[in-house]
Amino acid sequence: MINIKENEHLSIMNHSCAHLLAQAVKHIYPNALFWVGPVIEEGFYYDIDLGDETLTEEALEKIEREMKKIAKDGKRIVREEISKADALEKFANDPYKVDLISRMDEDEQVISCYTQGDFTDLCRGPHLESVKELKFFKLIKFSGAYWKGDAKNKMLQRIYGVCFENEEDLNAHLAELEEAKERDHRKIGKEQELYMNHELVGAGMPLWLPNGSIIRKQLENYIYEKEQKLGYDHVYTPCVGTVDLYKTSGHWDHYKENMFPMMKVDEEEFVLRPMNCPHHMLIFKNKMHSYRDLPVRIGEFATDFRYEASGAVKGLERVRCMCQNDAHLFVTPEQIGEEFKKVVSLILDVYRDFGLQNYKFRLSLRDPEDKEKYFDDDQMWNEAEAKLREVLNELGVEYFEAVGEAAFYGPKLDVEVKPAVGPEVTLSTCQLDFLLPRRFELSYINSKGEKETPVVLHRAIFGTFDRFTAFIIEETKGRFPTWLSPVQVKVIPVNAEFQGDYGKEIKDYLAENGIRVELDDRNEKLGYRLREAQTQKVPYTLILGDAEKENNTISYRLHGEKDTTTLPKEEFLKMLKEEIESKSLRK
RNA sequence: GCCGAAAUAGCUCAAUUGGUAGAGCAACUGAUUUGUAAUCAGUAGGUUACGGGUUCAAGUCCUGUUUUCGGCACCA
Repeated sequence: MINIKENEHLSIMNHSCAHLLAQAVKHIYPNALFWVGPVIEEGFYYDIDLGDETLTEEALEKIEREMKKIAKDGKRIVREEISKADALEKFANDPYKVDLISRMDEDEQVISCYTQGDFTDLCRGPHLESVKELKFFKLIKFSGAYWKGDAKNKMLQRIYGVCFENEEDLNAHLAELEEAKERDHRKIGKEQELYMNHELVGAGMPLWLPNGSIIRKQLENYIYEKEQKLGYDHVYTPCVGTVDLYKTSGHWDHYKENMFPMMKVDEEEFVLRPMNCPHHMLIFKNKMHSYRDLPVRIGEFATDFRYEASGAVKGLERVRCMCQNDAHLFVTPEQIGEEFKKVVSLILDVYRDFGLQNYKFRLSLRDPEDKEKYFDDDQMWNEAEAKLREVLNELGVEYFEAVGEAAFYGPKLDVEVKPAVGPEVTLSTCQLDFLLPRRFELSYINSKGEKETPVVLHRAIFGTFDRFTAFIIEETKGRFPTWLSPVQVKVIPVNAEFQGDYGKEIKDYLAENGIRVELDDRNEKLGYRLREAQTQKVPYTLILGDAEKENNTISYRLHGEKDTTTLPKEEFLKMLKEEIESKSLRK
């Protein structure tokens, strides 16, 4: 997908198109007031106050027609510079413009306006020469959006659109949007029976169906093995904790709003846990630790519950019940860098195994101005942030910094990915924590025989199994590598009557050797059964006729390919097993 | 949570201004016995998400709830 914001000409074009949109809206809704209309990666939008009016699909079409009309008329776009005082006077009746102008820098005394025909908008520019250059655009969608992005403010109407230089690019873009819907994990999840939801179970509470459960189990086994080799100790802990546990950790004060409400049993107060840190802190505290034991790495596939806003839940990506691929690493201050490095290396290793390339590392730092949101210890923050940067540079990892995105208790490194539909989400995370060990009064004995407080690294490589599965579905478009495929082999005898027994024999042979195999000996034509195997995206389809039966061979066809290969069954099994064990990616 | 939209058979969708809820696929039964993406015929399948209201009459209009979708906000 073309990133419009990064292409200078397209960027200018889309910005001018945003103005064209505003002009058209003004023609149809004379009382409309305009906030801002920036260019974004996928095009542009404009935030508009329409008073009591609400938009509809029809209104959007009408606006688009009006835009075409204005563009065809072909007025020039004229820049004019006026003083701040003049601007305030000119836009005196527009509270949004007054707000914008009055918040501009003191030294910015000249303000630019752009006029096209009967419409003038405050704007830094630059713009196209004329609106007649705008020919290939489309309004995509509309929605509400809070003024200044603050939920305490009034909600404006936001219209999204996109503009290109020619029809081909526009059509290609629209086709890509359609294609994205096709690989949406919610669509594939339903088609391939990976998971379901039910309103009686509740929003954001997915039920993993047998097919999805196979994938999840494979992911669990995969990461468990990796973590074992890296010295992690896996544990099981309860999904509930007392309120006091979360008061001790501090989550009760900072996170209560996002937890399911407290439940009272007799006189005790419990909550469903939203994270596992407190439990793992107590496991660390269960015995004395020497500096020689550290790092201690406690891992768990832990089910957590978070009361996500109703408007936020989405498929397997944003849920209220999730399973974290969680671990807490207890380290000495000196070990922070080395251990952080190991985590980042593990992330890179895993992403390589899955062939993932479209992700970004985000180093989330505190906003030093915001004393409310962040644990107050300047030295701790500065040292920790410097340490993380140092390791990332050492590893040569590309990353960007996000001020104000850190957790309350420390800086973190997140991996951001873009789902088929919707904004970016965090997959992997590694967070530094100086606070929780203190709150739980954790200690280890250092080399001088003194008690010292360890530092904790929270980390989740897959993030949650739910979200990672969603992402893998979209990355593979439902064509999972063989090791993850719910069904790895489909056996189809040409004729059930003549080769049915042979089909059963082959199926049993593969199943006994640990292959996930299904036999389709229904009384249907070969083409019909083959088609179904293809639409289900089964990696290997075996076709067994008289020739195969006589020679004790199998003929296989790879998903998406037309030709078949004939092999003795032992050779096929050997090949398949190698592919599965090496976790090969699909070509 | 907020601004909008939507919910009809297992799935994908129809159903003029309010006037007998249909189709394709899937399922089931039978015929057909198949060599690389859909064989034919028949059968069954619904309190139109759930509650309340308006009306002679509601899938359709009003209203509450739930869920879903597009965004926004949130994401210790």
